[in-house]
Amino acid sequence: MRQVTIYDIAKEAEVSISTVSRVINDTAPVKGSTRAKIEELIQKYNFQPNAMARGLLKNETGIIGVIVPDLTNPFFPEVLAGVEHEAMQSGHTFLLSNTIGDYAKESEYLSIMREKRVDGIIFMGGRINLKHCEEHLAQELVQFASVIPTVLVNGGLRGTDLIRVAADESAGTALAVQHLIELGHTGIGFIGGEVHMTTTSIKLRAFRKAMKEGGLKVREEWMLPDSFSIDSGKRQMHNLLAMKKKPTAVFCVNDYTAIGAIKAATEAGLTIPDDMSVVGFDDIPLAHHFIPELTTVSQQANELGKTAVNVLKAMMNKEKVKKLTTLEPQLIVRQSAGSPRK
Amino acid sequence: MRQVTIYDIAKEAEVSISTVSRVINDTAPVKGSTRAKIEELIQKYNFQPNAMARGLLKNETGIIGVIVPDLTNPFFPEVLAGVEHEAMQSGHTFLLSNTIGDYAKESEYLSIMREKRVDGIIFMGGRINLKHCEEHLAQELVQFASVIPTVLVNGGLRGTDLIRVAADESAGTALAVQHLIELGHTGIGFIGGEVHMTTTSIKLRAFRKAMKEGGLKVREEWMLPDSFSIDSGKRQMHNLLAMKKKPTAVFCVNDYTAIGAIKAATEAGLTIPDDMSVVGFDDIPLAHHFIPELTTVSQQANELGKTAVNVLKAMMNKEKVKKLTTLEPQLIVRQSAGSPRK
DNA sequence: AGCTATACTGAAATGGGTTTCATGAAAGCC
DNA sequence: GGCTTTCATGAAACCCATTTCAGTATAGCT
Repeated sequence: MRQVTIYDIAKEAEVSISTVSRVINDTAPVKGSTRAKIEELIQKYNFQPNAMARGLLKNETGIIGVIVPDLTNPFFPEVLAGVEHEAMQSGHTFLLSNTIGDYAKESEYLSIMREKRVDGIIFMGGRINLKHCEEHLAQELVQFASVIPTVLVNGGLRGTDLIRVAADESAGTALAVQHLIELGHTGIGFIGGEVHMTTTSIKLRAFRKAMKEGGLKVREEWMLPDSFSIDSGKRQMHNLLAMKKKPTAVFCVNDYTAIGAIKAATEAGLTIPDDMSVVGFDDIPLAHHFIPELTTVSQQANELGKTAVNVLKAMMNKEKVKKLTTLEPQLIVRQSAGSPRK
Repeated sequence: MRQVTIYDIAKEAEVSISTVSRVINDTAPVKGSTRAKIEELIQKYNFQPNAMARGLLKNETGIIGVIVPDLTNPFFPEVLAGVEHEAMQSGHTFLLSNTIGDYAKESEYLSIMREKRVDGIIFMGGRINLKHCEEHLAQELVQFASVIPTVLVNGGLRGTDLIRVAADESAGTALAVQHLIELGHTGIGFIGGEVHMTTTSIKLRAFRKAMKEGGLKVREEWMLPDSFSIDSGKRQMHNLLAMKKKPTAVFCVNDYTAIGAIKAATEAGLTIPDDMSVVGFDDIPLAHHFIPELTTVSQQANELGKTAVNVLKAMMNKEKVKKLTTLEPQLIVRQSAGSPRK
């Protein structure tokens, strides 16, 4: 029942636990015959040192806490793959929390991770403007970060200066809008995104700026934030198509909403991209398999994850790190955006 | 730097650590004024008991290890969501490992989880027929399961009798094939799946059986296992379409391969489902947003995850559990399968 | 032969909690 | 008022490893 301990091994090998520990960690010379005997016993009982005992003493767990808002949105598994790959290199594993954007869960998980004494935290899905919640969470995170190395991925918390790793979503948005403008669109809508999330507010602002720079007017009734789900994309495209004056193109905050928007437009009998151009964001794996293939903006999800871990590791080693590490997004031109019909 | 401990609190409150512990866990009466003072200090320093220290003594971590083969396949995040929801109820968190079907990684993660003393393991993605690998892994898992409660989700390991929770993939496959037969198809192909994975062999067998029962002949050149990716679906549909005699419908091992197959068929100028019917498996969230909407088989991913955790919890409480818990899959009829053109 | 450097090993402290046992004080009971 | 509970608390053992300190034995050197 009880797992084998270093004491059991020591007893059977007729040595002290110190010697066993030395064999395990190879921290000091041990006589060949003794070592052989101990190694044999370790093998025999399939002994694994208890990470809690070790961690207690060394004050580290080898665990990185990762908080993501929504695992069913393929963007996050991509980031996670990067995180895992990089974490593995240094023997770290990770504790995952899916918060579904629920503030209470974020808070709870933060607390659990403190209890578990994770070596570091990667926090994705920054929110903004949430009044009490934001303030409370921000305060909590700052307090937290003062004890445990923490890096925010894509989206900071206003009023804090936590370490961040982020794709330049603003530049990415500009890329997308410019592309639509170059294709000849003059009426462009904006679909999706929760307004209290950093990612949305960044894109909203960048969208307005890019429109202005392109000499186009933003029509407020075409600005349709909602959430990040496929359904929200569908819903808002539906709303858009019910208007008297419609845009010929939309920028969607992510690929999921873009898929939803395309779906709704198709159901309404429109042809993509001839009747309606749609550009997404994230370049999820599915984007180039969807019909039509999605024109979108890649923010190098995988790289984002890797970078976050590397920054975190640097922090754990008490190295100086930049406040903000930025990754450049890329426009991926495929089929869902084209020139408007004359 | 160092986090606040129970000793720090005890010292400042001028009581013993025992008393502080009693306040934290509410395990014995403590004088009101003392309790108040201690609680205040806990608040003040934001004290969190060290889970390692506690775990060491109580011999539990509150962590469930979860091993999945591929997080970027949306089926698994769905299962994971169920796992998380149920784990949360009892205050468990989980350590995640993405193995990409890599045997060495599975083995390594297993070892790490032992070291971390997870309270239980959920293992997804059983393989079969892998010669050395399988044997070694199976042996390892069995050994592992004798120490730490372990449940396999969807797919057992031959020669072992580990506890399992699984959708009846065999019945699900039959449902799909029967549906195609009822629609009037007589030539049906099989696409995707790695042959050494349990899930593939189950579906392969069930497919043959259902075909036979429907009075149809299985054409070996239309049996095209490959992998679980979108690309593999695309590739095999491509191969299929290059043949002189083609089926009018295909059964795909999962929705990803189905999407790939549809993509390839569409690119070849075929109309789905008139020229080619495709049915998938899993009913990933995207399935009813894809164009055309996917006819598929739901295996209740979320429920699968929840059930796995509940079985695991029962095992952790040393309750008797069934060797195999089965979930019934459902056929979801949408647009990608229809009657063949005359 | 005598001395030092090195190999090898064990005892004990340590990390941060939980829990049992013991004890003194206060409260309840007749 | 004396006895039994209950309340309230502290001391110490325990969980399982790592690491320091100290000590013995062997090897190497002059």
